Amino acid sequence: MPTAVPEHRHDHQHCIDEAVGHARQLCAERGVRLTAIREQVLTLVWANHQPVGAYRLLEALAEQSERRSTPPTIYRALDFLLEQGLIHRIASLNAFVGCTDPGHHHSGHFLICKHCNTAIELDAANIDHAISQSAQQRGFAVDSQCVEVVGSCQHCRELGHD
Amino acid sequence: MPTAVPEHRHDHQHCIDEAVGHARQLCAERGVRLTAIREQVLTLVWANHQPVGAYRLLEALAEQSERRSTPPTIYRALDFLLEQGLIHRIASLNAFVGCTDPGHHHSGHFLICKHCNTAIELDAANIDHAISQSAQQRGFAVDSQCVEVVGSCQHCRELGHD
DNA sequence: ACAGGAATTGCAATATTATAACATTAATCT
DNA sequence: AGATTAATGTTATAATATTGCAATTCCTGT
Repeated sequence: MPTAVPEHRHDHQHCIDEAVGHARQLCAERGVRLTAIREQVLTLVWANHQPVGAYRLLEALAEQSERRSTPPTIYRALDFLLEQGLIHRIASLNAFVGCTDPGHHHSGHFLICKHCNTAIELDAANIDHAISQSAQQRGFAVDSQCVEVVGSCQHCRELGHD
Repeated sequence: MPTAVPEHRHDHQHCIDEAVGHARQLCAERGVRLTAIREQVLTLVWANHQPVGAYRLLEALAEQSERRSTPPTIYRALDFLLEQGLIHRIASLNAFVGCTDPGHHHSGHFLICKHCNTAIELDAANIDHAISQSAQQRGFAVDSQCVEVVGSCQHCRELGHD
């Protein structure tokens, strides 16, 4: 499993390679197709640890491909990647970010820094548990959850952005 | 404090009246103006316990006022109500819902039924606590959080929608 | 009462995000 | 190879949200 909390300086190419490698493997296992476009979009989403919007991805794709795609192309690729659990959607930002732990199903829980926009994915069983507990008390059966926490990350706080 | 979990059959007019009364009082205390439009929008948001989109509010307002407003009118009213903590925004639905406990600051935590669309606001200290804990472990200072849980509410489950 | 200034609302245009519908191409399977 | 399904291209449009400026309303101090 990749590091959930990226060091602020790290070999990011490694993150990308690992994510793409993992995706290929999972898609192969599942008998679904990680097509060129889908892999390109996944790579672009993984360009950094900041959630990125569909139209920014569209531009980035255009720069690479010298062939202008249209929104459905991106959204379909994103839908596929979401279905396969390879990326997460950050609802409060209308943006997408790579999943650091695809392969086992989980709702995304994120800490999002308001300064550097980095999204840190949590694997927080205690949050899950707290939510299940509250839900259960009310007879509510949980399907999916979205937890998005905005604030200041450690690195930015150390730099005095707070 | 109003009931956080509305009974499926309840005197909803009471919810509305209470919300509006509470809003008036809070705005008076704070020296801010709950204008006619703002109060109207608040009332419309409180029309039921289901999150409602800005453009639906716009239509509803038009029906009442025989005078067609434009999007900025609604969005400004919503912004005001959000700032005053009188409503919450449900990011995953691009929709708004009345706050059942304005007056003390809190992030909204919601259970949203996929069948009847009812949003149940939680006052879940345990969720808050779990989030703070995870954040703290990573040196992350929390500003605001958004917790949106989708699933089936008790009432709908009892009706077999599950 | 009334002028000055601030807050609120009106209004037109436009930005941003996302989807629908249908044609075309590519991959897969007998 | 031909049939079938999956994926992509293309055009248009829907849904959500904001900008910028003008007009109006409200409040404040005199």
